[in-house]
Amino acid sequence: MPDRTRAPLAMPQAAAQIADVAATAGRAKPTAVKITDVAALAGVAPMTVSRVLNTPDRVSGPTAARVRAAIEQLGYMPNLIAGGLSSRRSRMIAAIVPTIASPMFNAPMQTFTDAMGVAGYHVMLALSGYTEDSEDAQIRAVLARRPDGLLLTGARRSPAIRRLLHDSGLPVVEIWDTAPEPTDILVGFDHAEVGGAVADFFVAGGHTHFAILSARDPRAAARRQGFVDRIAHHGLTLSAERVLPAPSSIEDGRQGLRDIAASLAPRTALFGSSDLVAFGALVEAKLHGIDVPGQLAVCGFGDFEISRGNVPAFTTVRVDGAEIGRVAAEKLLARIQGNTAPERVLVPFEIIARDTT
Amino acid sequence: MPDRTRAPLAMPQAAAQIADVAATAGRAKPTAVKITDVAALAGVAPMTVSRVLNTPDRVSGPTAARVRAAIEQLGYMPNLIAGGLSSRRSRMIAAIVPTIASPMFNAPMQTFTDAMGVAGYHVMLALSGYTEDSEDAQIRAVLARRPDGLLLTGARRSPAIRRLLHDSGLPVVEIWDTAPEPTDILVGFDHAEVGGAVADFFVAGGHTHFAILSARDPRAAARRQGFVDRIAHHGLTLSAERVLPAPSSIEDGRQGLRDIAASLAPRTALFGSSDLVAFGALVEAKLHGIDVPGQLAVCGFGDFEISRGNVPAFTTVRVDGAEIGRVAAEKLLARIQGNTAPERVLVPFEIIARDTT
DNA sequence: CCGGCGTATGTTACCGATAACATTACACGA
DNA sequence: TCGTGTAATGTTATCGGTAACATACGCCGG
Repeated sequence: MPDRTRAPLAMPQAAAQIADVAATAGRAKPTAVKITDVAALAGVAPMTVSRVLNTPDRVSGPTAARVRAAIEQLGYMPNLIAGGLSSRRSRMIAAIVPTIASPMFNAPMQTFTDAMGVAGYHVMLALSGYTEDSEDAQIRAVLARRPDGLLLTGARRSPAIRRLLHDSGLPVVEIWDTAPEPTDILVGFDHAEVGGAVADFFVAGGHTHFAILSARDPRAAARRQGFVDRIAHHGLTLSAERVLPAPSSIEDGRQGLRDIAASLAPRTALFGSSDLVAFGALVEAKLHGIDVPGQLAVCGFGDFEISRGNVPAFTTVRVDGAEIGRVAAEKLLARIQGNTAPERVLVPFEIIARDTT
Repeated sequence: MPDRTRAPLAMPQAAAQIADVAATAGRAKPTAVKITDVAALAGVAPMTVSRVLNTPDRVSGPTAARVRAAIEQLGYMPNLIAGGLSSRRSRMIAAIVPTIASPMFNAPMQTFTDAMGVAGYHVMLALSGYTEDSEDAQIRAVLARRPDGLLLTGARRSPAIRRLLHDSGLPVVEIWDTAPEPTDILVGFDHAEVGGAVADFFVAGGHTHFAILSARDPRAAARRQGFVDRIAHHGLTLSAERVLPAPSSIEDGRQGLRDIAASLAPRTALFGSSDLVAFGALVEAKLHGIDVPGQLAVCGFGDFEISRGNVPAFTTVRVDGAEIGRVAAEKLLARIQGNTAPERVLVPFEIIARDTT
């Protein structure tokens, strides 16, 4: 192995600069203004330019002004990839959600992205669908980008992934669900409790017959289980049930109600796993001449726009998805910047009684 | 603080390696396995590891196997930030949309993100709201991350931004609108034509009185203008109109109908700027005892789930947002990878006549 | 008038990968 | 036998910033 160690230092300063200019001219894009160009124009060292951009209070007024003028004149735009490599902070968050084509997840994503943007972070979006394997793969893939933090949906992770996340020491916030031992930060609520609360609500309304239309996804399943358990606790049982695909649609709700319509008791309380499902059930109930809420009481989940915009406005469970996104951003930022401990924030949910119960 | 005063270049090779190991242990995260670690374990040069990952066909079978085993054993995960800096390809796309809290934009975003993911690209999401200034700022901010491509919504850009984008040579795809001179690639449709087509559709149905509820956003405004112009072309005029906030909601549609209900002609054709608005109008019409479609014909825009899930299912303009996202991804990838020319893809729209016209 | 200290700025050595070029090993035809 | 082309692998020099350390300078009290 030849000893070339000293080669770079052997080059005279001027020659190095010429080589540098040639390389820039020959290969890079024309508009590739870099920090050295700004520094040269302003008559300062590159580090000073970096300071003007990142820690302005460590630079004197006049110098900062000259640098800013140079930045302006050249249209300089810092390269965050280079900065990220050097500083080991990418100023980027990866978010993995099942889908954004549902108010369930696009509300928190919207506020999360906004709040992160204000703090100077960008959000990288990955969609996992509803399979755990896909989520695992997405997590591994985004980690290669060295995000400063991670937003995940739900709180059920495979042990391998939990270990990976734990070892990496990356701040993680899990939203929209809860678990006894979250990976790191958690901002969510207990879906089984939601189901239980809806059951109590129905029972308090004098109901004795229950039905449920529930999507085939882990959180909807938890709500269903909570509902069924609480009914059992009251000494009652489910009289009709249908499992729907995830994510489920209005049409799924309609189909679900059609399927169970024949077997409906004279007075039944129906819990839908989302407001879309509940709306579908309401639409179909009307077609079947089923009186709501006389013969059929309906409660949805999510407090989507449609639940209060529809006539009849329907009862639903309100969870403030936007708030979850905001809080998730806030807690994650705190964890990234300071050294706060893992935290488990339970956001409230609330049954909004409207005209269908 | 460790003593780092001795210049690494003065050190003998072995000593330098020891120092390097020490530095890694002392400063970086425990799991910071890098390409040199893998190379050392596999007994090859780092470049060979890089080839195994990026151009496997340039590495012999046995060597590749050894490298893969080392990667597996160490749990190596390449650092795409470093790779991006070196190769000047970030394998990342920035997407700027007004909001994802609407099927209008989350449908294309979903398919775009999926398609990009398959091709090994991640999507960075930025939300611009409905103001041009905000979009400009977002564009400048994301460019600092050196994305390999850009997805923008709409086709109206300030001259400064157009110049910036053009000079940067970055592949750009604009979706969901059209313009005579798009920035680069465009995948969209003509909103004025949509408005015109809806007007023609109504006129063909024998309508002579028209109303419109339209959101205060550039594309909704274009649809409105197309509608109004075509009506005028038929020698007719708008008899009622309401401008709604953007993005507009079911409640906005209800409020809009309430506002114009009094001034409605015996038989009026109403164009809503989205299906949410149209749905709101339908809900309110029923409350007012207005017969649909007898007294009031309604056409929405977007073919959201609710337009066919509702009873009555309502007439709307179908635009395949998912398809726009897919095509945008495909064209953008082609432009990034090959040298295809700018392209302007107009996707079809279609009036879906249902039970409200 | 000098030592010491804080502020503003400069210098150096990386961050972790890859492009471009260099080298080695071998097969094969003249 | 030997040049020569090709496949496989190694070496070097960055990519464009920033952390950490070094230095220059002015100001203060003793």
